[in-house]
Amino acid sequence: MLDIKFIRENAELVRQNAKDRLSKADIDRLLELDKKRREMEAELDNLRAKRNAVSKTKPTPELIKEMKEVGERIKALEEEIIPVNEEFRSLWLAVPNMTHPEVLVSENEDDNPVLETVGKPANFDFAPLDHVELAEKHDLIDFDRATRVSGAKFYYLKNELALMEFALIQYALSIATKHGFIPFSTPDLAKREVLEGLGFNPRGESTQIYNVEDSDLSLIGTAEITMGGYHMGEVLDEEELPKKYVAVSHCFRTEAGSYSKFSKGIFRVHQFTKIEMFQYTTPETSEAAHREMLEIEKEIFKGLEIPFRVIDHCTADLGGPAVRTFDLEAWMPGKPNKEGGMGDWAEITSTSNTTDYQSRGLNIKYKKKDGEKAFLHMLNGTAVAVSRAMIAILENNQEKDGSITIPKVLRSYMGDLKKIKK
RNA sequence: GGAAGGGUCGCCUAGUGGUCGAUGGCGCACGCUUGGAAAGCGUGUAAGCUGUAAAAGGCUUCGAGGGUUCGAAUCCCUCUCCUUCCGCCA
Repeated sequence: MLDIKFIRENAELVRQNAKDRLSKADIDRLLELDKKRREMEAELDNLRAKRNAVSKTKPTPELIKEMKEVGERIKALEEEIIPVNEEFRSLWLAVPNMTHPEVLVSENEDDNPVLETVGKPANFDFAPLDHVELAEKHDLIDFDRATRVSGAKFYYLKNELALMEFALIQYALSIATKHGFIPFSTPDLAKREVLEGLGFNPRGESTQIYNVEDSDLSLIGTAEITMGGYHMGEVLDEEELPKKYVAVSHCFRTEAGSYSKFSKGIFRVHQFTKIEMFQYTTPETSEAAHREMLEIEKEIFKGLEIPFRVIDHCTADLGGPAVRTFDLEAWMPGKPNKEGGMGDWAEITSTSNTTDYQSRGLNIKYKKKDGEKAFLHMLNGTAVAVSRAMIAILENNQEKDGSITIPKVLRSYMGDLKKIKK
C-alpha cells in the first residue's frame, strides 16, 4: 500500500498516477473517509482518555454512573467506525504504487516499449507445429484425462516433458544460486493477510486467486506471495541486505474472464510450476537489483537458446504494487499473431520493483546503520515459469524430422537425452 | 484427531481486577571511570496512530478476536501458535 500521508499531501499526483494506470481507485472518496475516520478516532480518543483518567482512581458511585454512560458512547462509536474503516481500507489497498519516471504513460497495454531483442526467430523450411500438436505427436501432455480428473485448463505432463519440468527447475536454480540467491521450496498456500499486504486481492470481484473453503487460506498464484511474506513483521539489519531468494512453488490461478485471450494448450492454465526470484533491498539499491534480476532472466533464456525480447510495461499494463515491470517475451512459432499468421512473442517472465509498497503492507523494515528504521524495498522476478518455458522450447526446437531438440543446458538433468523423438 | 501445559517490551523474566505500558536481569546505546580495555557506577532502551512550527499531550497494542466490568496483562468464551505425551500417517 501507499503511505497514507503521502496520499494526503500529494492527492493530485496520486490521482493522476491512478488515472495513468487505468486504476479505478477513488482518491477523493478515500480522502473523505480518511478525514471522517480521523475525526471519529479523535472523539473516541477523548472519551477513552476520560475513562482512563477515572480508572486510575477508586471512583465514587457518581463517577461510576457517569463512566458507564461514557462506556456506552465509546462502544457505540466503536461500532460506527467499523464500516468507515473497512471502506477506507479497501479503497486504500486499491491505490496503485507510484510509477517510475522512465515508464511510458499510455492507455493502451499493447504500447509496451521493446527494449531489446535477443536471438532470431528460426525460419523453418517446413510447416511448424504448435506445442499442442507437438505434445500429442510425442505423447508429452495429457489434456483429456486432466480435464476428467481436475477440469479444463489442467494437464498432465508425461514422458520427456515430465522430466523436463525438473530439469528446468534444476537449471533455473543453478543459475540463480550462482548469483547468490538462496534456494527455497515454499508452501503453496498462504493466509489472506499476506496476499493483501502484498497488494493481491484474494476476495475481490475479478480475483485470480483460489480460496480454500472454511479457512483464510488461498492457493498462491506465485511464490512472490510466500517469499514476500517470509519476513513479514520483521526488522532486518541493513548489513544483511540484500536478501536474495529463489523459490520453487506451484502456482494456481483461476484465470477468470480470460477466455478471449490466447489460451491454447498450456499457455494459460490453472496450475503450473514456477521458479521465482525475490529480493529485499535498501531503497538505494532496488533499481540495480531490478536490473540484476532482468539480466539473470536473460541469462537463463540465452542459455536455453530461446529467442526473446525485453519489454518495459507501460502504465496501462502495470500491476498495482509495481513502480516498474520488465517482461521477457519469447518467440512462440505456434502462437497465432495479429496478422492472421503464425508466430508471435509471448510473456515468459516478469520482474517488478514494488519499492516500499509491499513492505508497508506487511510491515517489513530495515534498520539503517544510524539506527533509524524504514520500509525496505521488495522485488520479484521469474526465473522460469515451467509451462511457458516448455512451450517456447517445444515450438522453437522442433526439427524437420518431427523430433524436438532438448536444450544443451538441460540435458545433464535429463539423462543426457538430446532429442525427443518417436 | 485426543490430553496437558504455555504465548508479557531484542532475549529471559515479574505480574490473578484499579497510578501496569507494564518488574527485574541479559543484551544494546551513551556518559563516568581507565594509558587502553574489562569490571563497576549512572542514564537511556517497543511500536503504531493522533497532535504540534517543534514540543507537550492524547489514544491503541501484554498471541488474535469477542465477552464480563465504571475499570482487564490479570476473570470468561472462541480461535491461533509453541512445547510434551498419545493416536495416525508421506
